[in-house]
Amino acid sequence: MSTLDRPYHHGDLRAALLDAADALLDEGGDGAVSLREAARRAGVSPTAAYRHFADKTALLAALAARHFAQFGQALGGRSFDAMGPAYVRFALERPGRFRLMFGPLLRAAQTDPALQAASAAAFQALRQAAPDEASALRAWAMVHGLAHLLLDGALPGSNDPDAVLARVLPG
Amino acid sequence: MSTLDRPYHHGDLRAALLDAADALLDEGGDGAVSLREAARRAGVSPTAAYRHFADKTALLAALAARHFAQFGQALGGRSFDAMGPAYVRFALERPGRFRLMFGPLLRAAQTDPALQAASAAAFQALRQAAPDEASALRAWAMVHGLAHLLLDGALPGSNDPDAVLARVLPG
DNA sequence: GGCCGGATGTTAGCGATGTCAACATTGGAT
DNA sequence: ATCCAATGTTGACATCGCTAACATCCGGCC
Repeated sequence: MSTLDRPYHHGDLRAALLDAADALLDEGGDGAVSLREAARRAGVSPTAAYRHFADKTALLAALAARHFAQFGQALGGRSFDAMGPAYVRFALERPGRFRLMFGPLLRAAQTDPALQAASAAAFQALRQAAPDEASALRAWAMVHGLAHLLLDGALPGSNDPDAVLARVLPG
Repeated sequence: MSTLDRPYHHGDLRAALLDAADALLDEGGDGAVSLREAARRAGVSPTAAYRHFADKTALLAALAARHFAQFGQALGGRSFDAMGPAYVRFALERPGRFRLMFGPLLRAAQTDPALQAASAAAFQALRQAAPDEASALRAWAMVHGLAHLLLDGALPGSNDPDAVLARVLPG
């Protein structure tokens, strides 16, 4: 007694779920991503996601991996000096993604090989552009911290990203 | 028909709820804090918290404010150079608190004056010890970023905090 | 071609959570 | 002593993650 107006099988539910979760992430941040809502947007029953992801964490890990790849690419072509601003800009433009990628999830999903590989690759891009490893680490830490502080509105006074960047970055 | 073996009124539910939430935070991180569980631990009905906090966010904001005060004090007495390691150590020892204090909440609860004041005070401690404002910002960003990266296990290779700190901080 | 098993979705339901509305109890000001 | 506002309670609703049991479909085998 199927009254479905669509094929029983979706075609590429996995990708559709990731896309839906992605939209939720950008709209409302980490907390706004729910399996059920993603399923709803994919036009599928609430539990269909479990055929493609072990649990919610796995879905989020897959999402983060996807973004790490894209993130690494965005950094890739640039000079060392241009990476910092690009890093911060990404965080401010896509806070949800940034928080997902660098958040408790990374630790929680440490067994996910795709995620680990993707995040390592992103660091590689930075490392290769830096003169030495200590500089790479310092720069990464500073830019990462700046991104978080700006994102959280933790900086007193001017929260204008460009102004803060100019004041902080050398050159 | 009251069968309560305790006074109907708690005495200081607000503080008790904060303490309970605090314990939850330290035990299981942000996600593990629930109003209902906090109420349970305070020995009170699930909705009693709403007499003291508008919603969950308000409870968390109050908690964060409390921690900011203590955090500012912990940084207060130190020299500029000693602040960095202290900052990172705090983050690693109390990841839940750290993530709560510097997280989406700060933005979500920007109207909470207590929270804003407390977080501003913490930056003041750092600012006063630094030679100038730009140095303060740079140092803060770097240490903050380092704390996050270590917390998330995002650093490739050695994640030993002391080793990383030694390699990154000047001196 | 027809069967048949694994992959993919579905329905039903459990326990937990945040929140609201309506009601109960209490302590303190008058 | 009385009454009110502060404080707690009960009951309920919608949502969520997740499991179990069942339905449907596609592709490979005879």
